[in-house]
Amino acid sequence: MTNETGEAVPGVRRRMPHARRREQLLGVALAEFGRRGYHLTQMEHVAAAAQVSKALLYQHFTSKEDLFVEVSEAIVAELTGRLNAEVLKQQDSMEGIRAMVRVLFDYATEEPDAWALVIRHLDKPEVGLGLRELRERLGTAFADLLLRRRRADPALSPAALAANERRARLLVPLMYGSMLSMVSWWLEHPDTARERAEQMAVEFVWLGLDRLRSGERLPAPPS
Amino acid sequence: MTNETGEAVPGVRRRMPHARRREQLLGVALAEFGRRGYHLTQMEHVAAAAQVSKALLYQHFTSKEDLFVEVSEAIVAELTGRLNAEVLKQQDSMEGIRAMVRVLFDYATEEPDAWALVIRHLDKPEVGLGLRELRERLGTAFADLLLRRRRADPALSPAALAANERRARLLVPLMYGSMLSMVSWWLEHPDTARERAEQMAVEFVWLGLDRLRSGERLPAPPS
DNA sequence: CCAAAGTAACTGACTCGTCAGTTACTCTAG
DNA sequence: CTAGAGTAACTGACGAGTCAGTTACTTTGG
Repeated sequence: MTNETGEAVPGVRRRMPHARRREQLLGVALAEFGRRGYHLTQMEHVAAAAQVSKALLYQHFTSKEDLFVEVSEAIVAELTGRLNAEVLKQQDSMEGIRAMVRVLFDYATEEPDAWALVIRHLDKPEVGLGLRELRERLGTAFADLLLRRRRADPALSPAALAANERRARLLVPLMYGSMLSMVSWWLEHPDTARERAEQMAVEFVWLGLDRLRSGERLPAPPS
Repeated sequence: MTNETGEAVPGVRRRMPHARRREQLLGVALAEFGRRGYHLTQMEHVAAAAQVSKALLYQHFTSKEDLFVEVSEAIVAELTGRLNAEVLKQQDSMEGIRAMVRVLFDYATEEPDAWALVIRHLDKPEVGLGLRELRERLGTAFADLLLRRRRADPALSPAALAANERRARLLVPLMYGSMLSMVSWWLEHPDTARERAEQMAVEFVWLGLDRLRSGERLPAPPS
């Protein structure tokens, strides 16, 4: 039953070396926490899902919270890693946004449990608080992306740049929130084509960026 | 200590008529659930905060979940009520969005505990599931707002209208997510002027609506 | 080559604190 | 003087964390 390793032999072979077991437990815990959320997940659930006793779990992790934190940190590391790798190598801002959206959709598709865990616990300081970090990092990654070129522009006066920074800071939660919301929405509506959702998100967010760039006032309300 | 009713007398006066006590308990429970979240809130916390015994709580509400559901439903009713009242009376779409944003900022400011409760439990089907309803209602309110005028436009072909409906459906999570995210962000950054945050949200969302209206493609990436 | 000694993986059955919900009673306002 | 507002003290179940032991694997002296 060990789906992590390749051994699909049904009624046999249990014992694993420490490291491999640990990996398996982390994977199983991720799935459980993602599905049920921190509070509704019991250590016995995790143990049962790994076909292992609860006591063994406690030989690998000192507490439930410890386990959760470890799982979260792995997710944060993975996601920020992907974002840094994919987004920062883009030259153009538009491409940067496209890459960001793509990474998020990819991750949500490939690791739905991890995504569920992140979404569920993002706004809850109660446990671990490692997830808030992710939000901050996403936010700064955004802001950097928005401001990179302008910061490097010597023609821009310091005052103008400062104004831009302020606007960017306000833009971040808007873009950030819309992207996360879109990904979650898309996951719950599998009938919607991914490209449509993705494209829509890119366009939507890009408008905001464009808005920052041009800095013009809005056209008067048409009615 | 009864902040709900006006009686601020410290060490005295207890007995209340049933209905008033119930209201007080609902208010206190709202605050507790909002602050700590469902799972970390104990019935004793609520009772203590109301300066009342736990048993009394159970004379008014049959279970913890019941209490939570009742609190949630009051919030949902209040918020959707405000939105319907304020948003639907606006003629212009831009004004509709402005009203929507204003209502959300108002509510979050006036009832921070209720807002925290909503935000915390919005993505958690585990308890009550009445909060998902709010998201749906907000979503449809949005879509209706976006499409009202176009639906009424006889010059629009059915096919074009259908295309619009599809686009609108995709736009909803983006706008919805950005607005909620912005409000929450602003609550955590009290140094930021509300008007700035609010205005930014309105502009951001309106661009998306405008995008729907015109339906044009994006300008080519500038770099 | 292979027993016996050694060790790391693993478990069943517990403890102990916590918390939703109850019971049997007291008090006070009308 | 009584109905119903209120409470202190209790219970039962659940769930995190522990421990004394068992089982599978590895090593080593003969």
